[in-house]
Amino acid sequence: MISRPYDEIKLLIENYLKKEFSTKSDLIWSKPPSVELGDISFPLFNIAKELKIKPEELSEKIIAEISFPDIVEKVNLQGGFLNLTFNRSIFVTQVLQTILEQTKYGQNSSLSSERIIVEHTSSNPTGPLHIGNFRGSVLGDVLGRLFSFLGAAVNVRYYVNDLGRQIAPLVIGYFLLKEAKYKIEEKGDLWLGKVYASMYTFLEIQQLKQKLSMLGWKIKDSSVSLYRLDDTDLKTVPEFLNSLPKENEEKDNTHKWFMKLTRIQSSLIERIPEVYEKLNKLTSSKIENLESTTNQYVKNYQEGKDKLIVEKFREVTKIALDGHVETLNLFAIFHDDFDWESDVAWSGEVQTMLAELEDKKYLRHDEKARLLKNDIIAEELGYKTKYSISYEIPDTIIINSEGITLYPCRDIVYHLHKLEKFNASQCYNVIAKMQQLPQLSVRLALYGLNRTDTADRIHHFDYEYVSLIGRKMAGREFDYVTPDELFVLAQEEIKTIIEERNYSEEEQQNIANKIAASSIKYHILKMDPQKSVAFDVKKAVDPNENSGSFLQYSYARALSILSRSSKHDINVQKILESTEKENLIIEKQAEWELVKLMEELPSILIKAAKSLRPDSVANFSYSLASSFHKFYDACPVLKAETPELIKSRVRIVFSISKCLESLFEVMGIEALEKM
RNA sequence: GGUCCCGUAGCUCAGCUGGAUAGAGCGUUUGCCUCCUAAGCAAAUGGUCGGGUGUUCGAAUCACCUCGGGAUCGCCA
Repeated sequence: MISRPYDEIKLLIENYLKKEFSTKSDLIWSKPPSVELGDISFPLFNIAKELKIKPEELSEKIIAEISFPDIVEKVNLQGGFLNLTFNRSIFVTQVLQTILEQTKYGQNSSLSSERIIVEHTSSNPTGPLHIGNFRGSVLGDVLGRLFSFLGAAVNVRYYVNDLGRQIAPLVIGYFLLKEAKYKIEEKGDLWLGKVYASMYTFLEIQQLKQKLSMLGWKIKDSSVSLYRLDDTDLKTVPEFLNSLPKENEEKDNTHKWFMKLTRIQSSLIERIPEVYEKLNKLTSSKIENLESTTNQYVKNYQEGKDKLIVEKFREVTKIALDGHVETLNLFAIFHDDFDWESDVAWSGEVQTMLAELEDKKYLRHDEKARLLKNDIIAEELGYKTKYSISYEIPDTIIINSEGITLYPCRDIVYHLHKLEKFNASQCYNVIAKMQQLPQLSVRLALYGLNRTDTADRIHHFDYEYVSLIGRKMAGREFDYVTPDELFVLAQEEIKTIIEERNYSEEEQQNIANKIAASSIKYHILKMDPQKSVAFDVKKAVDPNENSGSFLQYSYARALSILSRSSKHDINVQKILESTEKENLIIEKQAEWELVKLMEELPSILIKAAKSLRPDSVANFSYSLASSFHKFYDACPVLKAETPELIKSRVRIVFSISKCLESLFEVMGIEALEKM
């Protein structure tokens, strides 16, 4: 493999410094502020300081003693910066040759010794994916693709959270409607979202009413249904709460709760009237006590012995999961394996695990509830020292006061064996930042169970949540933006542009689909995962603003040039295969900048993987595409002035198409030949 | 109150293992299709990098303090 100029030069100087002065400081390279100064720059301050000489002096030595290869045309010193100017012709010839020789430019084996699990999405099966958890899908997908591109064996997993308490009301509601032969005419997960929002509201209204009756409100006299706040309730409840003495601690909170539920109820009645009303009637007539039925369902499913209940939960979860997979596939996001939380629970290992932690005194009792002593474990077993944590880590509840195990229990057991499932060396859990503490306690529990090695290989790749401009995102109120919905909106926008071009109906549809997917994916990917973002639907979907289509457009333009070459009597194959030793020509600034950027691609990918920044791939891609568009405008290819220029530019165009193909593969974006 | 994250142009964001004059897109103003796809290009406009102190030859970048915003901190996941 031909080495890359930037690295090559850096290595040359580095080796010299090490050999001659055995320096310890890292040599770093940067780009000079303007091309007149050079193409690559080495600030020598740190190393000069280490050697206790002036940067100028060091630089003079370097210039005098290193014999630079031909690719370096000019060396000069500018106030402590050693600036090198490349011989453009040699540089370009070398870089483009490297690109042509590799099947996939930028692909390498830097991670080939790794086996990596990436877990992502793992969304609750209570509704469709929304852009919040979809952000995790995109980040996880690209992270996996990146690792894989760099030679790692990658296994992408989805943890199915089918044991949560919140699913029970959904299951109950789903079967009420099914038995009533209610017709479903939409995507399954979206439909479940409606059922879930309704049923959970009923459950909460019941709980509110129970609370009120504990405070002295006469529940039976006022309410038609236990699961509805009717006109009488809306009048009598505030009156009742007002009549309570001011000292009553519950007064304010209950009032707030009441207001919140009133709002949710009316919002649901407005948004999904049919499902809501139908379900309300069915629940009122068939379920005497939703709360206790819910608890019973949850308990039965956790035990896994009641076959009917198991079938019911699985049926509902499967519908949600299928919906999620369908959505993800639209965006070329795929999982290799699905792990069910219920399977973990039924394995019986939770009890063994708890017993061991108990035995080691890592559990704290508070009545029936049990907490994991995070801080004690972290302190005693060196976690704090290892990761330099100086504050106190709060304990986490893993069994509630009813004696029911909470999800961290399953999560701990799951992670005991997760790495084994793929014989993995590393595992990245792409999970929202708000799960920080639970994720930490999983690792701490593993420490407590004497599995520090496993724990240290598990990483929480956290990302911030997504909010909506001008809207809230609330699953409970069936108010969220789904990727499905964005996809359709984007398609429509794109079609208005394609209509002006001469494509068949079928082609139009195909192009619109692919651009819609890439635009949305790109829009989400390019944001720093650590930033909580305000998501703007209009921008995400607008092809004139969105840079996903900008990337694809640059690829289409490149291919368009190549495909039209024969009309100009230019044989691309011949140019590419030509083994003549003559060097290529660079005439304009635009082409020079483009080639230099292409050179950087491999190191950008390695850096992105190392620093876990999939978003940096997106941002680099943008720079590259932008640079190509500038080239496209400034440098005619097929109509270039001389045969030599044509030859050089054809090679550049072919190379950029290869660069983009690599980047598209890493980002999971489809390359379109025309658009 | 403790912890974590964020605060860069009117808006949405890059840049952060310290490097030279702070970078895009959108917006507003103007040009460019007889020439490889105008989903593009060129130009103008726009910034006390939240504020302060420190470390340094050099700070948007590092440390400390401070002010804003978000998340989380015992029974939902």
